[in-house]
This record gives sequence, structure tokens and C-alpha cells, in this order.
Amino acid sequence: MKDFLRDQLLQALAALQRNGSVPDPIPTAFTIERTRSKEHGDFAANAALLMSKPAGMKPRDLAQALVAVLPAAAQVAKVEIAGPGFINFFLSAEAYRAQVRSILELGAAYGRNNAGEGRKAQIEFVSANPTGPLHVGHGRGAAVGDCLARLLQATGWDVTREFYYNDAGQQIANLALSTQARARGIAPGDTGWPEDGYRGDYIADVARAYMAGDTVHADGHDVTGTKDADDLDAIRRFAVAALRREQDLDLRAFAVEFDVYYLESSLYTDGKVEQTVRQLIDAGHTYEQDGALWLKTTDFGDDKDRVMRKAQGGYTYFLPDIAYHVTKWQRGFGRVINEQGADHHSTVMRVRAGLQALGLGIPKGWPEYVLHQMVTVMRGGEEVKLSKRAGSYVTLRDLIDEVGRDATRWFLAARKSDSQLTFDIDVARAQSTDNPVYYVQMAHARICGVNRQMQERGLNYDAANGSARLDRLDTAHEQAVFVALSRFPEVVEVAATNLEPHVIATYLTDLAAAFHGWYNEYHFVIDDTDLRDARLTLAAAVKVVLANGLDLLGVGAPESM
RNA sequence: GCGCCUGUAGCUCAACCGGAUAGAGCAUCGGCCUUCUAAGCCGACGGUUGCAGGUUCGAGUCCUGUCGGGCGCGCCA
Repeated sequence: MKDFLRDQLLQALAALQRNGSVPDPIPTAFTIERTRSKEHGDFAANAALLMSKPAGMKPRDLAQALVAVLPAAAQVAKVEIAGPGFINFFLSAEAYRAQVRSILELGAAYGRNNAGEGRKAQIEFVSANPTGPLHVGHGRGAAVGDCLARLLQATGWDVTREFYYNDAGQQIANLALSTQARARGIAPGDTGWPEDGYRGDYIADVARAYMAGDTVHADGHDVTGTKDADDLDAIRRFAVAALRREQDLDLRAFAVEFDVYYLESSLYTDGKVEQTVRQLIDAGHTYEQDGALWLKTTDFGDDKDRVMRKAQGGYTYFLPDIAYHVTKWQRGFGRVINEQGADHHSTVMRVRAGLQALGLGIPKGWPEYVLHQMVTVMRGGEEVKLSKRAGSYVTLRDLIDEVGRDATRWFLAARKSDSQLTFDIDVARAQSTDNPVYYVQMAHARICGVNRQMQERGLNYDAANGSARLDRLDTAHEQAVFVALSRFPEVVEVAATNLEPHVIATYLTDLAAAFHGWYNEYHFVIDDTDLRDARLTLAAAVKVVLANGLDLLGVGAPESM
């Protein structure tokens, strides 16, 4: 609808330019927006305000002139000029009715668009190293990343979900030592416990399984414990597999699936790290100092240069990061979005700088980043900081077990990712309308409940008649539902364009509120068949949009609750 | 000290690349339960958008400064 109104205004502008009352050419960067108040109609254009200066007219005069030559359209009932020169459009009731019929025809496709035109996009998220169960921060990444993937898929992108992890670095060595210590009966705090060892109970479980000769399956292969507490390499392989498997179980419980798991170690074995180093040296953006090899990231906006190869040998983490991103580029992902915790913010500059230094023609802003801030978990008004299994942090699994998958996903995705998030377990658990997930799901279940009522009473819903008699729906409550339904495609577009899944959650709460308000005011299962069919038709459209929106969040749309 | 994020009603949060009178929910207060889910409904109250300047037709939104909170400033990842 916005595009349609924009086109109308551009036609009007062209008409004014043809008769010479407005100069040609002229900048036409105006916006069409939903109005905040009903008095201002449905959509407002600021065209006259922005074009008044180049047009050499006062804003309100220009608005008058534009409106005078605006083409007639069935979708528009009235056009007004208001305030400093806004052009306000009032849509016709028929435009809204047509929208409802369109929703029912499109079904799951309503709200989707083809902005991505089938191009390849990759979203890398979670990317936790296999050193422990996933914590709530990973959960936020999983929820946001998966919703971003769903949003991009809904807007025409060919999306790959990817998980990158380090299976060979210092953290993994630490994991192996911690597991070995546990295998030898050494607990945190005992003499012989490794410095900075992983202290959680889960390490003891892994050690026990290793010493019992268990077999774990992870990432497509099996690893069996050798029961040899002296074989650190075997312990490492077993521990990595065991924790990868545990994380996979966490992700499955969260209904998040990845297409690709990418191992940092493969970048070494495939020679990609070495190759990247050579290319950086050849490109002339490196130098040696104090026995180390440095990358001149300051050439690309960093505040100091970074070490690539340590004086003692071995590479710093960001070199494989660069090599990894080169593979993303080479794999044809013209668009890459990295969803990470904000504590990794410093990598953004370095990765981009490294990629620029390579001179491969990679755009400066590639890859894109969505960083999420920290999560605080509250229960009973107190911050929760510990879990039994992991010790020092709250696990994703704890949350899912306590409040359920749907509520966990909702709350972790429903906030703007660049603000800190307070996860209130009491609210998320509540089976009442205080809980937004419950409130939105309840709206869906209620519509299903009405349909069940129809069947139980042996009544027949005539969908065609309902579509034909939508004119019977003329109350303020029904109008609010019509408007809310029509907004959905715009909301999806905004959420996808700005990479902000939370706007879907905000919208769904609005839509559910409009529906509940209507539902509470009127009965649907009534004797007047025309009105009944019309109401059931509007309700059917609400059900479609609720389901489509919840699906974008990966949250279920229950038939009953 | 430097960089990034953030500060909106008592609390948790919105506000669509600058738009008109800053919106919801909770809490509080006042009304409502023979009817499709009362696990609810309706209404009221609640604000100098941390503070001070600036940019312009217009600023919660952009710029500068300042105060408070978070994260990061390794030859760790």
C-alpha cells in the first residue's frame, strides 16, 4: 500500500511538472508512514514538506497542488492536508476487506516478499566453543540468529545457517586438562587442579563417561572413551565430541537447526590459514616487529595494529577468523550476517580490516554484524547466576526446562538486541495474559476454539459468504483488527531490513490485543449467518497472520491451551 | 584514559532510515463473573524521553559536551 501511495504522489508530481508549476527535476525522497492517530487517516506523506524548498512553494500550497492532481483510486476514500503540510490518506473500507480476502488466499505466504530475489545469504550464530553447555547468552544468539534466518527466508533470501567452532585452541587444551583431572579424581580446589580449569559438574560427567568407555556421537562420527587417563589427546577428542553432542541436544531442545558446522581446525588442515598469511604479506599490509608478524589494521581504521603470528610461533585467533571469512566469500555468500555477543565487538573491525587488506574486492561493510548485549536472569525478584550443571552460569537448558521452549524463544528474541535484556522467569512461566507469549498464543487458540464451537453446535461456516459480507463488520474493534492485519507485510519488511526480529514480537502483541478486544466485546457464534460468517472470516485471517508471525519467531501456534 | 552499546511512566519494554498530542503490559486505584477459555474484561492514574547546548519547518531519534550503567581495550578466543 505504501508503494501504491508513493506511486500516486509521484504521478501527481509529474503532472505538476508537465504543466510547469513545479521545476523538473526535483529530489523525491519523501516517506509514506502509518499515522499514529486515526484523525490523521491511515497513511501520511511528508512529500510536500521535503519538496517545498526545491519546488519554490510553501509546503501547504504544494500539498494542495499535489492533492488536486492526485489520480483517483478505489483504495483511497479521502485525502486531507494537515499540520505543516502532511498529506493524509484515508483508506476505503473496501481496501481493508480486499486485504482480508487476500490474506486468506495467500495463507502462509501472506507477509512474505521477494526482496532477496533468491540470492545467497549466510547467518553465522551461536558459534560456541565445545567447552560446556550453552548459556543464556548463547540462547539469545540462537533465538535472534534463527529469527533473522527466518526473516531473510521470508523475504526471498536463500539462507544458510552456520555454526563455527574452535576445536583445537587454548580453550580446548584447557578442557582436556580439566577432564583429565576429573578422570583422576581431582576436583576444583584440590591440589593438581589445572589453573583456569572448567569447574562445572558436567566435566565430571564427561570424565566418567570417558573412563567408562562410552561412545558419543557428534557431528557425524563416533568417539569412544579409551579409559586411559594419561592419554590427553584421546581425552580431548572425547571431551570435544561429548560437549558438541550436549550443545546439539540444547539446540534441538530449542528447535534451532544448522546447515553447516565449520571447524576452525579445518582451516589449518586445508592450508587456508597459511594461504591467508601469504596473501596478506604479498598485499603489503604486514610487518615484523619484536619477533612477531603484525597486520597493519590501522590502515583500515583500527586504533592499533594487531599481531597475526606470535613470537613463539602459532597464530592469534583473528587470523583463522579472516581465513574463515574468506571461505564465506568464496562460497558465494554476497551477504553474511554474524550474530554474536557484544563482548566480541572488537573482532568486527579486525575481520573487516583483514578482508580489506587482502584486496579481494570484498565490500567494506561485509560481513554485517548483529551484536546482542548481555542477559540477566531473574526469579522471585532476585538475579539467578548459577546452575547446577555449569556452576558459574545459567544454561539455556535450565531456561527451557523451566519456562518452555516457546517462552524462552519469545523473550530472548523480543527485545532489541543492542539493549541489555532482563529475563524474568516468573513472567515467562505465567499462564496468564501478563505473559505476552501466552497472550498471543491464546488469541490463536481462541480462534480455533470458536471453530470447535461451530462444529459442536452443528453449524456450518460459509467462507464465501463471509468474504462477501465483510461489509457487516463496521465496529471500532473490527476496524482495529482490519488495520492490524494490513500492517503485517510492512512489519516483516522492516524487521528483515533492519535485522530486528523484536518488531515481530511487538507487532504480534498488538495484533493479539486488537483481536482480544474484539473477541471480548462480541460473540462470534450467533444466529445472524451473514454477520457470523463475516466475523469468522475476519477471525480466520487473524489466525493466519498470528501463525505466520509466530512462525517467524519459531514459536508454536497452538490449537488449544 | 580510549572504543562500542545503553539511559523513555514506580517496573519490563515499544516508538517503522527526523514527523503531528511519546505508546503497551505489569504495579496502583475504581468498576465488572448464568453466554464461544474469568488463567478474564472495562476505565482511571502515571512523562521536562538522565542533564546542558546545537542543527531545522519539526528532535526520544542527528551533532557536541556532560553524568550514570554494561561490554571491550592480550603475542587469549
